[in-house]
Amino acid sequence: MNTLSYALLAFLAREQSSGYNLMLRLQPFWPAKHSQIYPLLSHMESEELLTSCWVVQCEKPDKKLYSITEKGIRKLKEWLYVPLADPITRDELSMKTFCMWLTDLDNAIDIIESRRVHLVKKLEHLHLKISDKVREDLEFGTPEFFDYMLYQKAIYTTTSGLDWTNMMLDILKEQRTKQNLK
Amino acid sequence: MNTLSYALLAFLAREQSSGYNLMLRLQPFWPAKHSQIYPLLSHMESEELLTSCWVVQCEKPDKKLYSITEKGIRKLKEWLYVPLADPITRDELSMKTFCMWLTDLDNAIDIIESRRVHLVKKLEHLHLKISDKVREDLEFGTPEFFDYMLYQKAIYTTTSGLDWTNMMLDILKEQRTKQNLK
DNA sequence: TGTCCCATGTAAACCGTTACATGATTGA
DNA sequence: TCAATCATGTAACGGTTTACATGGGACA
Repeated sequence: MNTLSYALLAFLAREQSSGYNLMLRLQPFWPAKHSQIYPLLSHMESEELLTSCWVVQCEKPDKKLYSITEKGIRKLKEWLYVPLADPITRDELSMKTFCMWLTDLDNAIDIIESRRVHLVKKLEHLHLKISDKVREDLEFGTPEFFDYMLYQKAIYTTTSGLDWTNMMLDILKEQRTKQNLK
Repeated sequence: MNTLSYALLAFLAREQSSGYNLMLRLQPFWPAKHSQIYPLLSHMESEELLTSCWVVQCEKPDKKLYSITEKGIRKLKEWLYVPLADPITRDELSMKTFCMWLTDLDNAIDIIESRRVHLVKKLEHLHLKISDKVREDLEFGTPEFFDYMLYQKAIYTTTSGLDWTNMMLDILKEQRTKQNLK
């Protein structure tokens, strides 16, 4: 059982869902392609952690709805007592910043600016999402409460990333002004 | 050419280095095991991006020192004009938070607390590292300047992670107090 | 007519970790 | 004596991405 399997259990513990929908909802937390998810789901079904049934839809293709079993819920609860693994982040921007001394100021600014744009969009999206959540007044211990806290987590990291790019851009642009004066 | 290859070029553009040393220095930015790095380095040598020579050391095993070639530097500079990829983070903590409503308060607190400990240690380490750097007064555009900015990047993200765990712990512990009063 | 979204699946290639294999030196 | 650090490499396995494959409905 890898983390992705537990991620699937985690979503299915809340409500039954199709592989396609799981793939979409998983992206912010544990990015995975459908080609990874579909075989995993059928494997988990063979392990009796899940059950499935086909649902016919009108104006949309048929879908296979997965539900979590008692055994699946037990597995998921056990996992919550397994020591937490460290997070893994791989960011090309760190490596590009590391060799930024090899390129020109304009390119350096373009690189950081492209990340800034990405983070601004992400933050806007998160603020939209969280404003939906606040209305349903949050009761501690409900799934929605933890959804809200996860949006906060994403907002914290995105904001700190944005702060860094803004600091970098200030320094780089100031430097460009100095250069142009010469 | 994958990102790891460029990461190796990025380090070797600053100074010649052994595979072992590259592996160690790479960890904070692009974690990789020696078993991934050694074959990559020899492949990159066959592509004439690197050259190598054996160095005999006293009281330590022999090492193979790699140096970047002109072609390697050209490749690295070209990479700095390729559009930046989005960062990828996979954090079990997000998934565990997502299904925290399934477990007890004490366990929830333990989970967040274990991440807090990890982040506090990381932050201490970063502050130590950065205090070394500040002394050599930083001149813009030098490799050391970008080193300093990368430490800042790490400090920003670690601090925001820590802020989130502290907020979570405040809420969870307050809730535990309420529960105990009943 | 072409593109996007829904929806499922497989196959191949690539990336990353764990395990196997060796061996000297330093310090607890 | 045992563990850690330095140092290099290969083999097997598992995780992830890209490409192949199909097909209907919505929308411009």
